[in-house]
Amino acid sequence: MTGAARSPGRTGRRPGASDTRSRVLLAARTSFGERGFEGATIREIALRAGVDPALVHHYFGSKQQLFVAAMEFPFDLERMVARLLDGPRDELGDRFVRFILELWEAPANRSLLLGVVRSASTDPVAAAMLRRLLAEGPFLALARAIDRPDAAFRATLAGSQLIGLAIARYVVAVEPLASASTETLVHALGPTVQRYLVGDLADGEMSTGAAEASTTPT
Amino acid sequence: MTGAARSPGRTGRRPGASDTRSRVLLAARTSFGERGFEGATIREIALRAGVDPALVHHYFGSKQQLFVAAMEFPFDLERMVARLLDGPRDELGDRFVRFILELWEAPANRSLLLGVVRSASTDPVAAAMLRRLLAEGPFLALARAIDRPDAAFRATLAGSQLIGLAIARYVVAVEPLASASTETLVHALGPTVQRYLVGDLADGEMSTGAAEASTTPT
DNA sequence: CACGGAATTCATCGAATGTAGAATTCACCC
DNA sequence: GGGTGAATTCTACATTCGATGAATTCCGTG
Repeated sequence: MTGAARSPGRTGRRPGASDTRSRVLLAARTSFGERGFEGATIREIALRAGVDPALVHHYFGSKQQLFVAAMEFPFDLERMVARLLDGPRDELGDRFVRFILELWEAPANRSLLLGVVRSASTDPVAAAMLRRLLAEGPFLALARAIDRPDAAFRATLAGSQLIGLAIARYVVAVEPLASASTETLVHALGPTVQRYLVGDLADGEMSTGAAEASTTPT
Repeated sequence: MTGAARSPGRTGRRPGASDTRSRVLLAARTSFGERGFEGATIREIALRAGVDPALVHHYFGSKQQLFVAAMEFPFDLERMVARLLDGPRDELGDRFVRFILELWEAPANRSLLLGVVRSASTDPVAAAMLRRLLAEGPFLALARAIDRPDAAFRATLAGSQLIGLAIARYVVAVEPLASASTETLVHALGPTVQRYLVGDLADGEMSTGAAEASTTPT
């Protein structure tokens, strides 16, 4: 509905350089972010980009391929993990939460992240993306860098809290939480993530082997 | 695809009593749980129930109304909150996590909960359901029963962690976490929920007013 | 300037979906 | 035992969606 009513109606190639491909990608991110994979339609994306729907297919082949192309992560995750590890280890939880919140607050990333999270509930491809992100992405890298047992389990614990935060705050917009400040949330969630990553997972204090085997306990 | 190939094909009322309405509700829960609101189709639900699609409309009016009817909570939430509050207060986090996990593990509830969570990402009605559950439901009741400031904020914090757990474990099925035992998760998440509900939210120890005003801090 | 290839649109197809209306069969009440 | 209303199915309609193939216009290279 924001599309600039591109062409006068005639067919054929347009004169001058073409930024169409990136405009389609941007429009796709917006639509997928608002409605999820199934809810978004190629026609709406094309309208947003000011382009014929067939062009979308010409560039990307299918809706699924467009989704994959549009949801590709533009950030350098390894670099970011390194930066997170650089600093006092007992504030790592705070830094991680702040980092995730800053990712989401940036409008450029917002629709991309929303697109993946919204679609993951129903689309298998998106679900696999999210699964990989939580089980193999920066979460695992961080948990591995700290030398404590059960890195994989710890990574998914932290992931569960941060995904929950994203859903409650950005997808469903539950109210006291949705408009809380970044720092308030860092104070609230930081200790949780800290404990998941470096703390003792058995209740309170002990460091027993309730969760060992590096894979998972029964 | 499990439908019992109900009628021989003829039209008209069937002899004997009719459990059709409840069979449709069950089928609807299954479909909504598997595919979410948009992904589920009335035809598939009808097939599952061994019934003509038009009958679904006859009983429930529209797909949205069917969704609302199928996703109605069959448990007595107030009673459950009372039972959770009954017991040592410093184990409340553990009890709450165990309670939520037991809800999800029961196959009878599974598809209903999945239906709400899966659909909340894209359908506004389902999103409102989840929002109300997190902001006004048992989470708030629990946080209110404990006499600490910021009950509403605390409720949504606990909600974010438990929704995140549900998504990671049951929707996306992230692996070390998805097959962890209930008790392992209670040990891991209990202290978090405990702190969100009754602990000090400002980092570490202090009880400062970083989050006061009972509504939300900036 | 000729020409191959890329960019762009048009028209359209086939499938799926929610929904509505009419028709038929049965249960129940007077 | 007749009649009202509920239960059930059939048929069909209007939309919407993803996808395809052909046609048109332009760029870049020789």
